[in-house]
Order: sequence, then C-alpha cells, then structure tokens
Amino acid sequence: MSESTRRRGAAPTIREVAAAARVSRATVSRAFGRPELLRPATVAHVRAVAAELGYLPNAVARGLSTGRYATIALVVPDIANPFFPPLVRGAQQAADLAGYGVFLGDSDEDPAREDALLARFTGQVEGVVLVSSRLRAARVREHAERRPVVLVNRDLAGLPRVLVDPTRGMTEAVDHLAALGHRRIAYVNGPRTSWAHQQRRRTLRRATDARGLELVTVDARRPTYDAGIACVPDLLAGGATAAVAFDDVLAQGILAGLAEAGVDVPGDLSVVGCDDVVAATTAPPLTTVSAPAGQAGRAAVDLLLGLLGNDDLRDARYVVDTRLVVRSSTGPAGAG
Amino acid sequence: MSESTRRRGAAPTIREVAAAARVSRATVSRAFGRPELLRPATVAHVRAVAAELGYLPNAVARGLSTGRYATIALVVPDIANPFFPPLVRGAQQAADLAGYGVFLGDSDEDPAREDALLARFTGQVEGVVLVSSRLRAARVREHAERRPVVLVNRDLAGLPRVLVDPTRGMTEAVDHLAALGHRRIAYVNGPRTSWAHQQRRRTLRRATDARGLELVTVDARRPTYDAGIACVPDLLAGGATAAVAFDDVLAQGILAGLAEAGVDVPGDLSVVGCDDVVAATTAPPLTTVSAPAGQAGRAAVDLLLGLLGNDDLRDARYVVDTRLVVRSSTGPAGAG
DNA sequence: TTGTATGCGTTATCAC
DNA sequence: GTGATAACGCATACAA
Repeated sequence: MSESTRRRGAAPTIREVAAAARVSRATVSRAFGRPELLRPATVAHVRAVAAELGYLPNAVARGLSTGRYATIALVVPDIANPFFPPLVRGAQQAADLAGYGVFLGDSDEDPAREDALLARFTGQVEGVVLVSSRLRAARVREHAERRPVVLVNRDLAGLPRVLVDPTRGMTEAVDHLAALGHRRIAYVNGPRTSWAHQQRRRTLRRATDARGLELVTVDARRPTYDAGIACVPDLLAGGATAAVAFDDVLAQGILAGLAEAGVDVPGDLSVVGCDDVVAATTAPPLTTVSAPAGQAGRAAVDLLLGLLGNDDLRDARYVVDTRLVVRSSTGPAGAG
Repeated sequence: MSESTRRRGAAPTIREVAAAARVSRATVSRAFGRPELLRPATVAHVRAVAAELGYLPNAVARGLSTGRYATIALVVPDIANPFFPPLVRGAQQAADLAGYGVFLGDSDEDPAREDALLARFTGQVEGVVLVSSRLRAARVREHAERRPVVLVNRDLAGLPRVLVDPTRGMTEAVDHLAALGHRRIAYVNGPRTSWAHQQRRRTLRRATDARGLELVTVDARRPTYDAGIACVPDLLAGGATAAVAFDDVLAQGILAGLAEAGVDVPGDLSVVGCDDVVAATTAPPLTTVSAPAGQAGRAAVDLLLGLLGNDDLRDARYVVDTRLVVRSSTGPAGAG
C-alpha cells in the first residue's frame, strides 16, 4: 500500500482499499454489499486486501447513501426499574440478530425528556420502539408520523403495539384471593399516565365486581420501593385483607413497610405483585402476576423491523399473556 | 414553499429550507451551527422557516461531514444484572447532557459477542465505554487503538479507566466479621475473567491474612441467583461461619439456598454481598459492600468526552470508593 | 463482470 | 455577512 493513499491514524476508507487492490471503489463496495455481482476471485482478492488494511465499511456513510441506517431507538421511562432491563435485553438481541444497532434513551419518567430524546433520534434511526410512553396520545402520533414507531404497553389504534395483557394473570389473582376468603381487596396505584396501570386497575375492577368483592384504591406516588413503604399506613387504614400492587418494586416496598409495622404477611395481610421481576427473592417470596418482558422486547423489535421491510403492520397488535405465580405472600383471610 | 422543492413523506432537508428562506444552504447550516456568524435577523428568519417546515439537521450527514458523530457506544456484559442498569442510567444521563446519543450493546458475557459489537460500532461512534470487559487485554488494546475507549472495572495501564475500588468496603467487611468473632470466612467466586472478582478476592485475601483469619473459596458458575442457591452445599461443606459473595445477586441466591437448607442467617452463618443493588430488599436485609454504579457510569462518559475534547487523559484512573453497609445478614459467630 | 459518474445532507473553505 | 463549491465515505444507475 502506498503512503500517498494511506492516511495514518484514521480508519482506512473504500478509496484506499480500491487503490491497494487495484480495482475501483464500486468493486470494493460490491465485494461487501453485493458479492454475487462479482467474480468470486475478485471478491476474495478485495476482501483479503481489505482485511489486511483493517477496513470496515463506514456505517454512517452507507446510511447516508442508502437511507438505511441500520439503527433503531429504544426509549424507556427508567432503565433502573427492574421491569425494563429484560425487555431492553430482548430488544437488543433481536436487533443485533438483524444487524441493527440500538440507541438507548432513558426519559426518567419525564414527558419533556422523552419528547427531546425522540426528536434527537429522528433522522438518525430507521424507527423507534417506545416503551411505556408518558406522552399524550396526540404527541405520540406526531412522532409516529415522522418515522415508524412501535409502542410497548400503550394502546393507540393505528399504531403497531406490543401489549402485556394483565387480564388472565389479574383474574387468576382475584380468583386466588377469593378462594382464600378475601372479600375486600386494595389496589396500590401505579403512574396515572401509565397504560399498564390503567389496564391493571380496570381488569382488577372487573374481576372483583364479577365476584362481588370490594375494591379499594391506595395511592403511591411513584412505582418505587420507598413509595411502597410510604403507602403502608394508607393501605392499613383501608381495611382490606389483601393488596395488589401495581408492580413488584412497589410490592416489595409494601412488604418492607408491613414488616416494619409488625404486620404479618400473609397472616394479617396478603400481598400480590406484578411483573415477576424480583418476586422470587423477596421475603416472603411474592405471589405475583408474571409478565414476559424479554418476549415483549423481542416482539417489539421484530414488529418494527417488519414495518421497515414494508410489511403492512400499521395496526398490528401483539399481545403477550400473563399468569399468576403463587408463592408465599398470599394466604387465607383473617388467618392472623 | 414550492412543491417542486418539497418532497412529501421524507423529512425536509437543508436544501428545501434554503429555497423556502431564499438563502443558501450554507446560511441555513450556520443558522443552526454557528449563528454568531450571521446577522440576528437572518438567523431568526431561517429558523422560523425551518420550524414551519419541521426541519431538523440530519445528524448522520453532519457526522459524515465533520467526523463528529455525537454518539458513543456503551457495552455491558449483561444489562439484566442489577449492577448495570444504574450504571447505564448514569452514563446515559451524562452523554445526553453533552448532546451525545448512546448505542447500547449487551455482550451476554460472551467475549466473541463483545468483540463483534465493538467491531460493529467502530466508525459509527466517537468512542466507547467498555464495562467489565471479558476480552483479553491484547484484544482490548487493539480496539482502543482504533478509537477512544474508556474502561470500567478493568485496569489496563495506558487506557483511561474507571474503577470501583473494593478495598475500603471489603476491609471494613472483614473488620466487621472479625469483630463478630468469625475466624473462617468463605468467598464465593465471581466470573474468573472479571476484574471486579479478582480485585475483591485479592482484597479479601489481604485483609484476612493481615488479621490471621482463614479464607476458603467456593465456586459459583455464574453470578446469578440460581448459581447462588446451587453453591450452598459447597459453602456449608467448607466449614466457614461467614460468607462473602462476589455480588448481591449471588448473595441473594445463597440466602435463599440457606433458608431452604434450614440454615439460619445470621444465626448459623453470616452473609455479606457486594454492590448494594438489591440489598435492602432481601430477607434478611443484606449486609453488603456498596458501590456507586451510577457515579461510575457518569465518570466513564465524562472521561470519554474529555478524551474526545483532546484532554490528555490517556492514562487517567478514576477510582470510586466503596464502603460497608451493615444490615441484618451478619451476626456473632456461633450464635446459632 | 467491472468502471464511471452522481448523489445522499451536511459542514468547511474560500471567495465576494 | 453571505454564497458557491468541494469534500465526507459510500452505493448505485448507467456505460462499457
């Protein structure tokens, strides 16, 4: 390779490979992108030279030229919330398998930051997976107009979406509690703008109504461990014998708060979580509604990639099911 | 705006804005990138037109032209391991603050996948934060030669790195256990190729030696909850009265395995974790060595961005300290 | 089968 | 201050 075409420090470009291999730049390009158009010997030669130079096609330049960036964005409200890492992992695996890179955005549960992240990613990614969006519907639709968007745990007609359906798991939970003799059940709220929260509450309402059980509501300010501890006085004041929490983290906080208050679980009060992300590790092990987050992440990316491949999936609705996992935080009513 | 220059469906380009605002492309570019070179009235005019058209500068084209992509890569072994989400969150925040986008890579603890991810990101990002790399040193250096790399929890001379130093926390743990009368302590291994593991074991060795305590080692195949449960028989066979686990997840599994085996904690055996990521939520609450993962993530990104800004930080070594958090999984030796 | 020329959307250089 | 124009690295019609 001649020093005239080889700049040191920088990564080699297609031009330098072309010079070294004594072919045109187009041939080098084809050797990587469309080898079937070239004579096998040419492909081999070019690739050998490229390898020796340490050449790798520049994804940015390729994207600019083709319009295919081979990247997607994944925006979540809070990566530190244990529901999301498995989902992110699933999404990342699916994207990786298809040769796509993943931009990660953490909105910190803040709609304005979510909006800003989405704007930043525009024009830099082929599409976005928007998880548990806190944006209002109209704004989500505006973003979806600019490029393909797949929603997770947000149900907007006309937009492809992956939904974790709490119906089965929640209904099983109510049956389980009813069978244990509970007549008055408390639901501890999640974020008001969360689709998951709304679904869970609604499902719970239906199931309790259908069985003639009472349902009371307790507020938690955020779905955090500390908020779970903090809501325990309200919970106890409600007079319920069983509590269903918006998610496992909240439930875990509730368990801690109850232990501190000297309330026995499940003797005095039964507790049910949701998501099954930490459930096996609590004390007592938490009865919870299990949700396959990894599967949801993979499904969302597959849906998005299908969308990019021109499949008509505009109104696709991929539903993943839930079920109750009974552990030791639930027991007979009034056993304490 | 004339329909001739306005293509529907696609995002507007600088060319269309220029036409609509009756200025040159260069002027539009300056209105966004270097407004101080323009008359304020021009800036305002161009920006108004751009806003009306919904124009946003294309980050990819800009990157190609300037060589500054405004993106970094963040590669972790397993996003589902609770040590990493806070780190990722911190890194993401710091990057976001500087206007950088973050590519996330999950290597699934597999060196080959880590290598492939790194290769993919090359030429697409300005630099990479490589967390708990499982790659051999030479390979890491090769990657670092191609573009700036900041290591987290890997100590390679000549490369900028952020290290969570277990010395203080681990030493405090040994002091704590010694004060409780423990003479024989078990360490439950982490991944052999993990720098964190090596450091923790070494520190533990030094501290126990210095105090004339015995140290035995127990193998766990992976730092997982299940592996923690599985290693309990070995742990019990070792005859130690206290166990220090590589990390909290492992410790949590050990707690579960011990409970199942009818071993009282801390009555029969004391358990210490590491990282303090789930520690407050275990039963009993886990005594652990706390590590500020979020701070490490932020520091790594700041270091990387400094590197890109030409600061001479090639051999920087940013150390974050640990300390022991005493909860309820440790108690007097032989109290059971 | 391979080479030539052009464009992707932007910024930078150099005029004016 | 602002405009024309050449890169940036690659892919792809079109030619040969």
